[in-house]
Amino acid sequence: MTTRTRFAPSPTGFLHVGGIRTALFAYLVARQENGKFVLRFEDTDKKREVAGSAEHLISSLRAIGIEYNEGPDIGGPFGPYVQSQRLERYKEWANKLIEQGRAYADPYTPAEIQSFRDEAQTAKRAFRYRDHRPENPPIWDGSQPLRFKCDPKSFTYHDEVMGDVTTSPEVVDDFILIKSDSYPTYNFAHIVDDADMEISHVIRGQEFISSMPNYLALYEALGLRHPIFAHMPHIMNEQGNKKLGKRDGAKDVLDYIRDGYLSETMMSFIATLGWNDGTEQEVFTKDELIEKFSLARVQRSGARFDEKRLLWMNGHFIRELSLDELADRIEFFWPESAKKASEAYKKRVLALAQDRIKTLRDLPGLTSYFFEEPTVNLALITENKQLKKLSTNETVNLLELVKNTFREVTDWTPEVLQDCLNQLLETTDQKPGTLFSLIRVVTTWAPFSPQLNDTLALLGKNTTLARIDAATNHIQ
RNA sequence: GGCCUUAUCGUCUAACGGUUAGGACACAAGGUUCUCAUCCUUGCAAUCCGGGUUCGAUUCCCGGUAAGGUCACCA
Repeated sequence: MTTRTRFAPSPTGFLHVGGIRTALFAYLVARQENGKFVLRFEDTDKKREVAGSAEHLISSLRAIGIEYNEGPDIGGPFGPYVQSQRLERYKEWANKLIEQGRAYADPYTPAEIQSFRDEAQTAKRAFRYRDHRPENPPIWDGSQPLRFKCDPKSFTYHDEVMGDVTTSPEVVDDFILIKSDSYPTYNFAHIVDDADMEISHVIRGQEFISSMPNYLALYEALGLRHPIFAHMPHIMNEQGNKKLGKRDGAKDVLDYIRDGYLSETMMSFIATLGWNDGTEQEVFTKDELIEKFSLARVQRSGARFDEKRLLWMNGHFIRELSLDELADRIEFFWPESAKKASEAYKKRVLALAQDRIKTLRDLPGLTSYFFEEPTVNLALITENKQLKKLSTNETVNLLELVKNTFREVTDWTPEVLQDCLNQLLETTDQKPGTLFSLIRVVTTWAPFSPQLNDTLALLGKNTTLARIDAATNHIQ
């Protein structure tokens, strides 16, 4: 049997890291076994649907590097891949159940059901519809919900993550198959679709595990062999006290991309949240994940989303990139003032920044003085623990000396400049902490910068001399 | 409240029943002729509690406790 996994979100908003992880694991299983990964939209709740979210979901998957083989926008042999376009199919299966006496119309009003529910709650029991199963339900005309007539029994199944599970008969209930608006519920539709689409592995969040007895009962009534199951633990919020959710500020995965996180980072980080390969390897490429991932090694406990670790990992992947590759990825993150700079110059700047940025978005803050005149900030001198020891005269004299020495340099390269700087240390009899700091500050007016000789070399002789001049005037 | 699940450094996690309980992030200290970052070294830091089983338990069993999920005409 070919491996076919799916990701089946409802288009009700954006995708957060919890959702994308489920998608990723399903994708990895499919890729690993040369199977197919399919995307399906479960849009059976029209009230909750959010305009534009289908497209948003698709771009989120793409942004992380999860490609699907079949889906709403690209079609495939089992389409359509949108549940609202498959209504006939659910009706067919529903009728089959009615014929078998395994489905019936729900005659109660919502208020009546609510009172049953309240009753159960006050009695501190779990609510169960079948305790109120009507004896002579009306003929289903589509205006009432259609319920599954369950046969309460114990089930045993294997879950790739949870292991062998046995459930008790009490938790099987008469759940709704088709709502009164004629749309199917998730509980019904996903089973029909998975069968129709020949899905081999159902990989989803742990919140569905308590519904498993109902699903198993339905598979049985429908005469279907059930797929392989794998229920993923939840990703918890930063406090670790709740499953990550949109309401408590879970971030859109696309926001991480916008904030300058690489797709490699997101994929590796999300995969290792609740999974590891048993070795001490900390980061994984996509190919490594496809090769090494296994559902059996997925943790059963929830994991917290640690942004600090994410940030570290992003820095790691940024450093792994070749300069050309990084240049491509960072194209839209340059400061405004870099627009008129040449590609070659930008690449040299980038080479100096590569070790220093943690997200692509850090770039402007670290490099702006390579493209525009920095704003003089004398506090960088008066609050520097070496520089504040110098008198104004000493500072000015030092700068004059530096300027005169630099003026003589004909070959303005990092190597020559390093020699020149070393020479200046001797002629001025200053410590590097004083001399280099001073030059660095007056040429960049930034709290930190790359190595001095590299910085000056890139700034160029004219700019360097001009900035020293301007600084001298300011200080005097 | 019923049912299900989980529990190792602050965080992510490793450890056929036998290890000085390992790695990584974070944090701290030091090194790399200035700063920042990278890189390197070092340090700090954990088996939820109580009972069993066993020569021996982080590991198996039971009971607590705590946390999460679920009990929708949402998925």
